[in-house]
Amino acid sequence: MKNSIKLLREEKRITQKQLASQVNVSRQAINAIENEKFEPSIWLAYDLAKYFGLSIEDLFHFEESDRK
Amino acid sequence: MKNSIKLLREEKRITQKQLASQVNVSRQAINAIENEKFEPSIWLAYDLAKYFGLSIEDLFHFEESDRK
DNA sequence: TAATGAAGTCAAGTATACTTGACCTCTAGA
DNA sequence: TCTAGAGGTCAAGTATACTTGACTTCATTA
Repeated sequence: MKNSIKLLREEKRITQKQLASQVNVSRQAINAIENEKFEPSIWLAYDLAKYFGLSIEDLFHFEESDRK
Repeated sequence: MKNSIKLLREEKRITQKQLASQVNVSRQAINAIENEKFEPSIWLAYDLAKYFGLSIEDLFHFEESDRK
């Protein structure tokens, strides 16, 4: 599932580690989601969207072709 | 996590089984989510929201107190 | 050069979303 | 009455989100 996290994070000039601590997950979880290794849980999606001031649907790109 | 699924489903006059088949999960999964036994995955949340014509944030009620 | 930090990745473990199959209870209709 | 459908729940299994800890590479800077 594609998302805008890496882009938005870089605009904010924060590291994966800093973003991870903002949303209470590990740095590896952020890395994996940015690189589409796995999909976030609904709470993590919510926390990330909230952190960037977006809706879940705007932060994550739901495309049928991305469905596992 | 509270949600409006049961209410909206009953307004549409469809059963848990029918809703389940619309979003490609088991009847038990719908039942468990309606009764807050567990949280939906992000894709299921998306599919349910889309089915009812709502955003994920409008269908599911994210409240800190509900966080596990 | 050497050291440090940021990012990518892997392995092993844990938590939980979801499945199938079963059983029970209640209600509505034949 | 009897039966079928709807909903609630349980047990056991599978898939995957996420953790911790470790290692590597690359870029920046002392």
